[in-house]
Amino acid sequence: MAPTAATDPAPRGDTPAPGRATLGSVAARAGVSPQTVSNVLNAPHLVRADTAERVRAAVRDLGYRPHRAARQLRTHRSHVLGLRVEATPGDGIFDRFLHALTDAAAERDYRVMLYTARGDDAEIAAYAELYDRWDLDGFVLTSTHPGDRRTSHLAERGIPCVTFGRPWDSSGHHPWVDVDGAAGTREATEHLLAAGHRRIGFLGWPQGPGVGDDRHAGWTAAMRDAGLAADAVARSQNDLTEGRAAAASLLADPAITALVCVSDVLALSALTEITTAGRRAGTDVAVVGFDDTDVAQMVGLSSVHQPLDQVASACIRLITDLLDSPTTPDPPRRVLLPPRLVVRTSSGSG
Amino acid sequence: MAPTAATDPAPRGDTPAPGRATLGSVAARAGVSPQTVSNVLNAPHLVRADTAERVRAAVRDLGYRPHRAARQLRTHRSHVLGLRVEATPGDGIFDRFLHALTDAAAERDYRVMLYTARGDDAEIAAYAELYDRWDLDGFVLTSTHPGDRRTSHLAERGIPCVTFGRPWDSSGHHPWVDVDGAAGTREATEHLLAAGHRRIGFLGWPQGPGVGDDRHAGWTAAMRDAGLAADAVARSQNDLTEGRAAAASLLADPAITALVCVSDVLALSALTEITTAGRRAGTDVAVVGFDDTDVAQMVGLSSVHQPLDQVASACIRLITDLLDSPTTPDPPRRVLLPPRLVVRTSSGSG
DNA sequence: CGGTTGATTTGGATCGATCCAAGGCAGGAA
DNA sequence: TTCCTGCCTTGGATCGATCCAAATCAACCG
Repeated sequence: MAPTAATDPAPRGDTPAPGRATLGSVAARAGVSPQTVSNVLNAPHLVRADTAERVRAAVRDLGYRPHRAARQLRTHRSHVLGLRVEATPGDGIFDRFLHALTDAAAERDYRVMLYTARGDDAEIAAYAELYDRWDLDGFVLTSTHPGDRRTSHLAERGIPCVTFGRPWDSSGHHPWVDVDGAAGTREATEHLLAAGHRRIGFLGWPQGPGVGDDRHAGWTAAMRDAGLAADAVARSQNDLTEGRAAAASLLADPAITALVCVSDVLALSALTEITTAGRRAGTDVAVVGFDDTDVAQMVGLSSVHQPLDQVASACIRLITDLLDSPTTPDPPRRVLLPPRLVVRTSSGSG
Repeated sequence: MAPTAATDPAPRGDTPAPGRATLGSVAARAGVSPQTVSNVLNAPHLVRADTAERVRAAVRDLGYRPHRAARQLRTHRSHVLGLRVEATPGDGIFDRFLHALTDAAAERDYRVMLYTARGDDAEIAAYAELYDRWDLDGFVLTSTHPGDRRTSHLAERGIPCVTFGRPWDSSGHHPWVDVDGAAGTREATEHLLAAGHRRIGFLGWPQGPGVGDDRHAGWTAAMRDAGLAADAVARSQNDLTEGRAAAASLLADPAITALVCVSDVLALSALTEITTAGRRAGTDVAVVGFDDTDVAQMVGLSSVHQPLDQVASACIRLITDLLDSPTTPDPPRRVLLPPRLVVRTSSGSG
């Protein structure tokens, strides 16, 4: 019969929410104080074994789940991380990263909350709101770039963050995780060299410090190491039309039998250009892209795959270490992960 | 050293967080009670104009931002919505939806929190945790499908939700938003008919109730309305290799000069098959896809574009109406949005 | 000019958890 | 026996906001 009701058998829905168990209700059931229940969950070494067991049974029976908002109010820790979703199409790998990040966060009992912003300045303006009002514990930033003022702004305010992408200028006193783009293009180039190609072009983005130059450097290094000239370069925005023109300028040199591309989009434009010119991609001209997007998988484009699962779990590890450690005067941690080449038909495996 | 020393002038991080303004501090500054400050923000009509102005000035001066966790504790409303991120590649439109949803939510002062789950059962198991512990206000579900037990489970527990995707079985006593797939393929088909095509094939997914059949129906209807036979159908999973085979079986009939495809992936496989067969896509055979993914834009594929901004804001509108209305005994609301065809070179505009 | 009304304002309790300090209760030393 | 010292356990205050009810205040009426 009525487990708690004094006179009325019907659930009254008064002060105690009908279904939800609280510390108090668990305590009552186990015959201890709320504080003891809290200790069982957060500091078990303080509680005698048999008491703890009794409490745990009550927790199970009532299906008790600690209420985050209440804890947050007292501890000033929300266990929520902020992540910006961008409007621009981007690499086409964002959702993979998002999934991996959400998963990795959940493993450590953190959650990911989204926000949007038009540009870095708007994002910086949004930090205060998100941090103060929603009480986020920290931020995971993506797409770092030269001149990025976001991290220094967060550092000034003492807001924890980790970036996917290294700091491209000298600054950056924060933990970061990145994929070694140079190693990726180096591997791609070496793969083509091993297949017998001697004159290999590079289809890159407009020159400038950051991801583009990094990937370019890997190709250059591999060519130099092989004693070959690293001079066949064309550059384009990440756009199919402009990319085709750039690819065409490279393919004008009939000696070029392979292309390393800074992105899958440009690789795709190269493939299109090759086909249109009546040559066969993968046979006449080998092509390797970067990012291993869905498109690459679909069209059989060899591409450099970024280990996003590892990136995500490293991001979570770094920032949660930062948050959960008592006080960390350690230097910020860095993680640089090697990508891995996925060979498909566009570079001659078929 | 003693980090918490009382004599040290450095920020002590004691009980009152150094920078954060609270209702109390604003009240003190404005010379009123905390309750009055709260009223100014939540029930301005209760406060005299000059008092309200004085309070607002104090709010501005101190940069006060109400703390959500505290409000949440009292009101049992978190202003956070849950959204699942899927592991599988999906349509390639998820991040666009995600961005639009985050934006639309922010406009109404809601936020989106992510979670993952392996399959519907795992998702259902996750609801309790998310709802009780993290106190989410409700869920936005995507990819509804026949036999979807998620919504009925949520309904049983009285947890608010809205779905992007109509309920495909009889059930579904919840608000939903969807894109009219049949209207999309109908428009695509009519566009091809207007261009003079008479024998138009349909490249679809394996038969079965849901999105696939819906899109198939639009093509059928348009063909019938034009007095033409709707019998040139091939089916395939959403996979490039299998798609090419299916496309080939259609193209074996030389009378077929155009294809309506259930997805961009299949449209892309059709394009590949056409090119490989030595015919020219867009000239010899017109192709229209569905979803207007990044890939479609890149390769110049005509495609049916889903109005994701509208979908997202409708989702947010429906669920926030549900949440913010005192009590809604109204029947659940439905929104069916028309997609729009984007014509590119693959269907002869070039 | 006291009493009533309605508009403003305030006080105290409360949401559900954790902080800190104080209270029981053993067993061992004096 | 009495006191002390560790273990466990409990009380009470607190985080920052909102709920409800009560208190204040002005104006207005007979």
